[in-house]
Amino acid sequence: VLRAAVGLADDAGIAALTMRRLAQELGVEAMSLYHHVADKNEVLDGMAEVVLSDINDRVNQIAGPSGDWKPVVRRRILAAREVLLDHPWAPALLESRASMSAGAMRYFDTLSGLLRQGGFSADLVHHSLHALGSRALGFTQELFGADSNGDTADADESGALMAQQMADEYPHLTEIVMQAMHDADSTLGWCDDQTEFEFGLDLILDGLERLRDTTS
Amino acid sequence: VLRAAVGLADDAGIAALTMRRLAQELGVEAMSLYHHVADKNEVLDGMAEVVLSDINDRVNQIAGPSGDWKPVVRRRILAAREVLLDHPWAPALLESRASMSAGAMRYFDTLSGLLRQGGFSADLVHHSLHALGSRALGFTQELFGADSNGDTADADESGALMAQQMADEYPHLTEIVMQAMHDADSTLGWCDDQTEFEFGLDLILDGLERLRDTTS
DNA sequence: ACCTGAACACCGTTCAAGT
DNA sequence: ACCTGAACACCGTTCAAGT
Repeated sequence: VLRAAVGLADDAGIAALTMRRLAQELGVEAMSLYHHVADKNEVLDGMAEVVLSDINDRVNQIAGPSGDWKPVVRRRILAAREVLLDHPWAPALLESRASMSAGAMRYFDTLSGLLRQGGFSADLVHHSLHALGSRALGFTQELFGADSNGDTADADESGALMAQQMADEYPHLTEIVMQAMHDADSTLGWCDDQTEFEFGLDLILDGLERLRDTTS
Repeated sequence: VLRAAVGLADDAGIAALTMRRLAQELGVEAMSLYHHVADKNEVLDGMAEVVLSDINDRVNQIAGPSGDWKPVVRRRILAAREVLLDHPWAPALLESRASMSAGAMRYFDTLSGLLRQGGFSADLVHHSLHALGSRALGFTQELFGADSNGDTADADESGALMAQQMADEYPHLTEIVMQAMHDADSTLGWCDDQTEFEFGLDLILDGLERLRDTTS
């Protein structure tokens, strides 16, 4: 069902993805799609999940712990990029989906695990995810922007349960969140975008300066 | 005329920017906008230019040559970001406009000049623009993607004239293009996106590794 | 339970007609 | 030269009606 939408967007562009056209592509002759999905938004959400699941599948084929974090992380990100190159509409779509989906959580969680294993502090992993930004998933990430799933009322009721589930499913992301909450001065600037932007900017500027000096 | 479109997009979001609504906002009671602009696309192009011109104005207020390139470049980029934060729709719009506009050329040309002045080789400046990517103008740049202005036939006829104009208006960008064309092995990978992506990725990974080692 | 067609409120855009 | 209203071909979505 969703695969057809992905294929149509690949072939004709995301602008040509219309409910009528999608129905036509599926043989079914009209807008009876609304018996399978609630919204066009739900279709777009599903497409994002399809791409993320492709990325996760592709990326998990990368060779296991070779002892050195950098080549593994590097190859994973390049593999993710390869998948995204097949779906030019995907980065913009992923960015537009309000907050992080399960697929994105899984992606960033394993990536965080590799960095932790490579000797990064939880705080540095946090900064790293921001700094990688568009290079990690092809779009400028606003990590942990809003609450990720469920409305706030729901989150309040089953808060404890969800926290446990989250800790089980995404151990490394949970660690980062915990770390940031425990950290006193980090609470104010909790995922402060300005801070993260400057962190990434300085990382690049410092790196460029070093390249200039070693090359000349 | 275009300022109204920018204001409307700021207030109600880019999705609410419709020709009918824009006309209503302008007092004029109907779609007589088509006597002032050809397309909605032309409106969007104009809005991009307005934002870019704001950015250039804002950024050129940054203190002149203080001898050190890094704080100047840093402050310029942060200033550009401030303007973009006022227009959340702008990054996506700038990215969607096919290729580089005059405003973007001017922005990148002065930025290139500052880096050259800071001792960067033309080639390293080129890489730097790619590496800065979304941090330079809020979106993932595909620099020099297609021919920037005019169709190909036009470019062939007045090629020499345009080259001279370009050299006058954007001296630093011209230098980078010349450098890349003279460079033998650079011709094959001329703005090869894969190469540039890996350059930026390695820059970040190396920087993170260094941070990990200095902090622990 | 699933599909359908007509209909509604919206788009961008065109075009003949007004001043 | 500028504005206007009706109209066209398209959206996403609803809803009463079919099997």
